[in-house]
Amino acid sequence: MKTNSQLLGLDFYNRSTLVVARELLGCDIWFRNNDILFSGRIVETEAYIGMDDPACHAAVGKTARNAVMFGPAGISYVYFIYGMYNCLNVVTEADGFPAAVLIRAIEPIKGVGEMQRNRNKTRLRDLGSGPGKLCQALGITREHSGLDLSGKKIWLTTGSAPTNIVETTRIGISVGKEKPWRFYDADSIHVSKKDRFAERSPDAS
DNA sequence: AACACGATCTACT
DNA sequence: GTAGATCGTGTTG
Repeated sequence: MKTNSQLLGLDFYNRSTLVVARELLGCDIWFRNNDILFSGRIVETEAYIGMDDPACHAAVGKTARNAVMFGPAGISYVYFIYGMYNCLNVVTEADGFPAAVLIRAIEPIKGVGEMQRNRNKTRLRDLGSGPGKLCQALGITREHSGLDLSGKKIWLTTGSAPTNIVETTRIGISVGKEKPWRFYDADSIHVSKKDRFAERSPDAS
């Protein structure tokens, strides 16, 4: 039983996005919605870094949609995609530098019954094994973008760091595919997509 | 005002 | 492995 988890604050998020993306693995995300308390262990992340990263939403410059990425770290950035899904990010780096970490997968911990209802799925591995899935499971939408991540609606805490972390390329994008900016817990069954080749050659890139 | 496409997921072959 | 769903967003006219 864990008794010493700590709230992640500005000092955690206000750093290199790659470091934050890696260190978020194993941390727990908490979300309170309509009196239901959800939590899950983060097992997969991706980094999106600055206007020079073609896959980053900030590559087109500052707009109404991506504005929170340009602000201070430790804020949620939720965007709507493919006409159906929401994806949750945490903003990183200094105020003025647009970057964020996409939370791509969680292992459900608390509020599992409600997640099953929201997803209309029963198997645990179908609840949080993808960025769209986990937002649907928890009920996260664009209305939850721009929130302080140390608030009482949504917050993150330290957890149990993975033993085996895989670093590989991001998925679901058409540009910036070469950057090894996806991280996941190799021992988790909740990762959206495993890269067996990267798991065999840890320092190949 | 109209268009093309996207940091996805599901169902089906 | 691939098509289809479905609509906000940025871009172009």
